[in-house]
Amino acid sequence: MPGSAVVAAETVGRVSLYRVLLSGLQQAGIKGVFSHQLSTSAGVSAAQVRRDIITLGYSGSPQHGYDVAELIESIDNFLDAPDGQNVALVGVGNLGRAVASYFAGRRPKLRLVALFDIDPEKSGRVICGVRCYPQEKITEVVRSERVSIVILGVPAPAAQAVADACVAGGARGILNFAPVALRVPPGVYVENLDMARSLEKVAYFARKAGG
Amino acid sequence: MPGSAVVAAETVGRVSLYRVLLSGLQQAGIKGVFSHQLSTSAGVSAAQVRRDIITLGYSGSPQHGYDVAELIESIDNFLDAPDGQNVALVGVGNLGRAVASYFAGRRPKLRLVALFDIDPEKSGRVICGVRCYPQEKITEVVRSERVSIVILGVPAPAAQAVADACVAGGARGILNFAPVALRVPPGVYVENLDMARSLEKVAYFARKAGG
DNA sequence: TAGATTGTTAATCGATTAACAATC
DNA sequence: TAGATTGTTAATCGATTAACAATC
Repeated sequence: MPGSAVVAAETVGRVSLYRVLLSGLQQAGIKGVFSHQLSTSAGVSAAQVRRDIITLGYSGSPQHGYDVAELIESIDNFLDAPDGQNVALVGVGNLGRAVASYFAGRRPKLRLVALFDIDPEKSGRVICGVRCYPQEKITEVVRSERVSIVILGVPAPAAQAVADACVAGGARGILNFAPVALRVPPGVYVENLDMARSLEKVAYFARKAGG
Repeated sequence: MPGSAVVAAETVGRVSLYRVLLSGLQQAGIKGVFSHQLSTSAGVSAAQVRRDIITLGYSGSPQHGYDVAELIESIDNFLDAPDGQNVALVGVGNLGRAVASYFAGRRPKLRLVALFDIDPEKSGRVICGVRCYPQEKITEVVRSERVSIVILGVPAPAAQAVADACVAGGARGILNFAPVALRVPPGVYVENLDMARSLEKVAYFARKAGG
């Protein structure tokens, strides 16, 4: 049964990238693709592309490679929940809003259903078509709106308390922009996305390479 | 000689996080710290914290652990260029602006000196105190402004051409938000930061964990 | 068929962790 | 000193890659 085995987080990330690349090929009218073509665009080895595709439960043929449309469908089945998933964003700052607008409409299976902010001027309003609640209501609204995914755009000192409130409401996944390791119970997945950290890595190696 | 050995990208990222955590401790008036304390906040093992600190060239003592102020200074010496580094942002959309405002003032050693956008309404103007140029001028301005780091906030189809122009101007590091593997010459460092990919990883595991 | 590609295994590689002697 | 921590080594772990037989 596909989906029942444990899949590495890295694999899921690569599959997500393959879908983006395949959509581009499809829009260009390309019907078939070989592993080494995806390999080049994704920046991984061809063997890994083939292994990832096997994980999806899809098979290619030695003569024609992989059918683009069918492979996209396999990835959809793998990545997307049939009924979609509800997403909330906590911390409606510049970053939070950019993230929200970045996703708006791109992935219809992920629905942004609630915003939260500590600023009373923001909570109570409707921003980008989504209602913004005060942060005290996180647990209540996460539960009532059946939010399974939370995007955490709050400052580091507030992150743990907000995460706790989200988990208490039933959230199972957190995309954490704050530079702290969140403590969460087993079964809750946390993905850290620290932009300052990434930029400092680039700065470091730009300097070392520049000699 | 510290800094001459090859250091893994993961190590640099962790060190960046340690600095953030240590700054928080320092502001709270805490003078000393043990490896297991940083270990908890950073979400890595204590042995790894100790090994990373050795990489910095700093030493603690078995009795007092590490001196917070001295450790921060060691990290500054490790991560920061003495004269700072110049940064450019290509693609002044919602995301780009959020990233720019996110960094403004936080890291004085990283100076945002130029923006680029394909939209003629943006180029020519001054946005957030930084001049915005048309994209045709990338190579020229990157060279004249001595930009070593580029934040790439353009759509995927444009990313490779923009990266090429930046590298031609002398850029040595790229923070790439576009979901494509950039081809760059040896000595140029690329860090990929794909938010859609991260969110889909969260969505996948939130679903699997939720049962 | 011939040949390039897929599916699959074994080998490699590197990072992380566990364990422990050295230290103050 | 006693004891907890640091510095350092060996072991573990897992992901990635290389290689090759199977396939159409």
